[in-house]
Amino acid sequence: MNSTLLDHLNPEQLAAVTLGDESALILAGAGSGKTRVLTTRIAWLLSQGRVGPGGVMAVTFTNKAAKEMLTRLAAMLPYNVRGMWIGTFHGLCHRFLRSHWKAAGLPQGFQILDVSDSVAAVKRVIKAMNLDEERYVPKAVAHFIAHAKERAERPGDIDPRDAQERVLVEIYAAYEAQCQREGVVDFAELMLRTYELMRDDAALRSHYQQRFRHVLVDEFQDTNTLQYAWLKLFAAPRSSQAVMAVGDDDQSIYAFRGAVVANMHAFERDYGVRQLIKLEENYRSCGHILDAANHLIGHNERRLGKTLRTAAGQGEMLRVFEAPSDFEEARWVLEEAHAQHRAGTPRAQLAVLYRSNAQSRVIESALFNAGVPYRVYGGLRFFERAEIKHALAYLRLLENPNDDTSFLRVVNFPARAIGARSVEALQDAARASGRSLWQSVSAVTGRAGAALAGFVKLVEDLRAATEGQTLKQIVECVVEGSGLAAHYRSDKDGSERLENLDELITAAESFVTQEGFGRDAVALPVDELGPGPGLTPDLETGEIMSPLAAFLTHASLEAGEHQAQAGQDAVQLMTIHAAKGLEFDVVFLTGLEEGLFPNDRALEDHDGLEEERRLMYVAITRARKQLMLSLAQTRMLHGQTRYHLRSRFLDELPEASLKWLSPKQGGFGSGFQQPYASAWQRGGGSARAAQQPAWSHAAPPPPPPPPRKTEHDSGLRVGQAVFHNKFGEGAVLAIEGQGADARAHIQFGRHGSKWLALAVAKLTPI
DNA sequence: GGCTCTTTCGTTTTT
DNA sequence: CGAAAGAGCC
Repeated sequence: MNSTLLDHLNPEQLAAVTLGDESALILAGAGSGKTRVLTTRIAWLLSQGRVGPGGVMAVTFTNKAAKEMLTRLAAMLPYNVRGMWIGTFHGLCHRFLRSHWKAAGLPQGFQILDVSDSVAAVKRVIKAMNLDEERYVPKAVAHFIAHAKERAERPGDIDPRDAQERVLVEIYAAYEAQCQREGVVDFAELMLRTYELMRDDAALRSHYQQRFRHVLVDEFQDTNTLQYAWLKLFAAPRSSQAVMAVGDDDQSIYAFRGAVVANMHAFERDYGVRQLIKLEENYRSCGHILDAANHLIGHNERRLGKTLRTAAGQGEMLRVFEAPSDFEEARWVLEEAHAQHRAGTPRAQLAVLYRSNAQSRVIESALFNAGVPYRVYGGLRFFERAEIKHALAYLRLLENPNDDTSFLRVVNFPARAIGARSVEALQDAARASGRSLWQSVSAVTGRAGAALAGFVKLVEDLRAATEGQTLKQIVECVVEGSGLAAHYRSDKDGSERLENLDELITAAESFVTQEGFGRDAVALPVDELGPGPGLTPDLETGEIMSPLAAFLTHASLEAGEHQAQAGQDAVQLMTIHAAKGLEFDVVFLTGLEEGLFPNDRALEDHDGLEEERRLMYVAITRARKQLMLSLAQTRMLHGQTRYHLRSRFLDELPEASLKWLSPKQGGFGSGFQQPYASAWQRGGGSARAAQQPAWSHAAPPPPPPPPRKTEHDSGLRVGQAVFHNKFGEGAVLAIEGQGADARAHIQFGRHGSKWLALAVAKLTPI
């Protein structure tokens, strides 16, 4: 087995896979076979008898990564891999808390709040505290709470800096109390509860530390403070446990969400890592693309250091196109995409990437008008759709009627004459008695009370009717019995929602068979070490979840596909963030403009520029064969035409790997001085560029934006590119005043925008 | 209770 | 500009 297992690994991969029982940090470059190393290592450890399947824990960030690991392992191993501790941080915490719910102080049937549930819960708290929602914006407060939890801070641990923060902490405390009362936990709470229980319960901690001999962490650069602290409890540093952390500091693009790249350095130190193994052999991209990636990321200072290399040839150079407008940028993408498709690249191997979702619009319309199939990632996911959340709320009430979030969501949906005042009366009663809404229904009298009692009866009837039924039958019964189906059937445009509800029933049906939840999905029996001191023998067999509870968990922890319009061969449109971990033959990287990318707002953060550069690095390394870079001199943004300079990142790429399809110019403004057609005719010698392709139904390009003349005669125009001795290249955003008072608003690259007095400032038109 | 008008706001978002 | 959320009206 070993001979085949270890075949075709390069020396570094082999070193990582066959490392002994010691902790290691693997610096895994993009496309370096990271997942293969992780899975092969697990298989190797097991096949060598170094550890049993119960002694391995492997943690990922995404369900997708966890699933892939399980799938690959299932093909390599004779074990039931589902019983192994392989999953996302949150998934494993959930599993842990289902086993130790009592010790964790949770009700057995606790439910998980997703982000929108959590914001809604915070909102209720703010209302109950009679606070101003303008001043304490629910979303921002929820964010504050989540961040505190990710630093392992409870309300009592926070020392408020000012009056505002003191109130935030009060809201946090009230929110905690409310969640506890309702038996719900948010995402951060899953992690924090697990962390606290492991921290405070020595017997439990020692049990798990004895159990897990090998712990593997994927995408380690994305771990936050709490996750790292959590890891240290499950795998004690400098102990007989071995942790393999795999990550790439250059691909850390979630610092804005709390990821701490410094955890990689901390890990080396804390775990006494003896050597850093670097996986630098890239199996994805051709030479020019890697040269560009290496060159660009070399501009970052805080790095562990790594240079990607390939055995493949240099391949195609990167093509750069500077379009006069976002509209024409889109048209160029369309034409190039079509050319690539005709040359044999499947559309699904063509990806159009952008920094922000708003940028997809122009590109979508170009593709749409030309009849090119495309698929946009992002937006609502399946389990986040309103109708699905409604159905899930009914299902959750069956499991846990004290879940006030679910109660409020559907108490009057479909409408059953329970208005805001009835709900308020109920909430008052619940607050007064410290009980859930469900428990307080009898406290409301009169017509409102009767209507509420009717709702309670409906849910109880549903529970009785679904008793002993299969998951599919339960979901079906709830969708019908709740009145949701009828509601959407009578709605003139409810057909799509009905389809989604049907889809939910289908998902429920296949869930039981595919996910295999039920008796055989229980964690492996207590490992060969036996139970820890003072622990019951069935410590880790956990509670057997009902299929419904398992399904609800699945819905909360895995929001489902972004968009399911699968099947058709379509061009892929997504943000760079969404593209992380993916690869395509041809990548279009659009909107390479100062302000957009690097994004102005991101630059305000600490390390903002370096994170933007890492994002650029991630984007570049998505491409296998060809990378297309583009920017627009003018762009419609927030209802206004904006003028941008080309991104500094373009200047950080090696000239030798770039092929400019439009003349490389001093600044974006100079495009206006060129005859319009020239950019097209210089399209890299491409015969196709100048003519309207027969297949394209796109409207002919509009004339270039007429430079707006201002009243004075400074010679400057809006949109003009200028040079300033101190600030460098800039673009004129606006001009005001006359004569000696004339001022110009100039957008400079790294210096931001400035108002300059024209009488004083030395500006040279470019 | 549900529709329409108005206001507001605009970076990325694994769980 | 365009989406989304809230206020106000029927």
